[in-house]
Amino acid sequence: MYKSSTRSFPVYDSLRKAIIEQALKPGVKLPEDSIGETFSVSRTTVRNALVRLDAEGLVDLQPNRGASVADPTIEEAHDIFEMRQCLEREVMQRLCKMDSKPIVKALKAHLAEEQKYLDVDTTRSIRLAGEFHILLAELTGSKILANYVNEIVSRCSLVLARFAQAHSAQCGLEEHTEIIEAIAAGDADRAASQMHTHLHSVQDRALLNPEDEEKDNVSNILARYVTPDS
Amino acid sequence: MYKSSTRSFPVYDSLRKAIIEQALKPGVKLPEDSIGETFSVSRTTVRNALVRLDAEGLVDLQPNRGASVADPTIEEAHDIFEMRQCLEREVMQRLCKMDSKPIVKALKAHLAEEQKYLDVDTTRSIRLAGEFHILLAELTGSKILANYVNEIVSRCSLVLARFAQAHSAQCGLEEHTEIIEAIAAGDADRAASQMHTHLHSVQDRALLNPEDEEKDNVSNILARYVTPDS
DNA sequence: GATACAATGATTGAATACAATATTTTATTT
DNA sequence: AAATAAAATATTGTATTCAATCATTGTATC
Repeated sequence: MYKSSTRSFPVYDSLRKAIIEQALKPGVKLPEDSIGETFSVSRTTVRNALVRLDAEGLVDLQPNRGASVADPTIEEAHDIFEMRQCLEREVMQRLCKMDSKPIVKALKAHLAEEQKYLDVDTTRSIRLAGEFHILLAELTGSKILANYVNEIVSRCSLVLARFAQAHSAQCGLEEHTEIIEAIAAGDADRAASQMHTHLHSVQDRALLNPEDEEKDNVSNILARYVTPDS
Repeated sequence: MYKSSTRSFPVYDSLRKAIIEQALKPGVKLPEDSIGETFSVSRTTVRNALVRLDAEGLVDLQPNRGASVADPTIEEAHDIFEMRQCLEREVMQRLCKMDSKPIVKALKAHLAEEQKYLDVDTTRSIRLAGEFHILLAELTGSKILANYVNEIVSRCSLVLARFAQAHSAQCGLEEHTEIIEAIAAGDADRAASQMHTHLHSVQDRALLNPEDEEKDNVSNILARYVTPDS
């Protein structure tokens, strides 16, 4: 996966996780100095991580202005979800052409994990839900496809962080179950349509409310505290 | 596209072009020092370019062992072509849902360019053939899809460099024409199947001959000069 | 003659240092 | 007080430096 230098990997990995888990929200500045201090590495090392994250679309790197967490527009958001539909449809079609037994076994094991932490550890639960989709892609045996799915799933997290109400858009566990069943039955059409519905429900909850909300910058936050003159 | 530092862009861009045009063949080492001298920049700058190319899959970066032009295995080669089929099918489907007029106009203009340099400037001709596919993706209006197609087309060039006989695998111009016609007719199924056939013909010419040839390293070359003891 | 070990040279890993560019603050003017 | 200009500060761009690792050659030992 990430083959580059030893020291920049932890930086890359932590930033990535923080962005996906929405601890670092879209638009937040990522100064090389402070990140370097946090990880006790030099800016050179931080920069490597940032260049890579920029290439993956999670970070936005602008000349002489440094890095910030990518802040997709509503158009890009739709684009990203559409791309995800395309890639995961491909995953479904490939999986249904394969021997379903080992695939279903692996998926059920993952589902058990998901169930275990549901309502117990929210952060972990959300992460596992995302990893279900990555597992699906990996089970196709295509590293390239798995990489693309991994990337697009991450970018979807970013989109949700930007546009969705808190907790409004999680994967439904029942839907994962249904997808597994369709694969077990070897029914490519049903699997693809289940997946489509599943992703669409996530997307809808996130993007249908057309309110392209303003960011929580200082003035917007303060605006809510202005006392109306009575 | 590439937003990062001014000085590393030319390095990135030149390396990329050299790899796509097969001037730099798969497996060739890319030492930071000598590349830096070539472009009169420091290793820091070169390294940035290499990290990015690694993220795009054109370069292979291994810890403490530096960079080399990516050298896909035959399995990865098939994977890459399969992925390309998936992405370009998506392009076809999207284009056929749109207003065909401006799309067909742009495509015909490009085709004229292709025709102009056919049998005149081979390098340019090959480049234009690749750019036809990238133009198709751009015309969908989705930057994300266009980026993915751009990337996968580049990686296909790499695959061809590795496995195809010289000049054996170029895009056929007539096939491009037929694709345009299908789009003009708004026939998504036909467009997708034309594209599938087109890509398959390129792939076949490249990958069907199962000889996974050895590389021209010193020992392989010398092996041919060993005088048999008589 | 083959293998293991040691020394050398070459190449990469990563921090520091300095230059260039943005951003913010302060000062000045209207 | 508002707008502009200038200075100061902070941040990024890139080269240089030193340390760490790898590859190769040479040497010794079995």
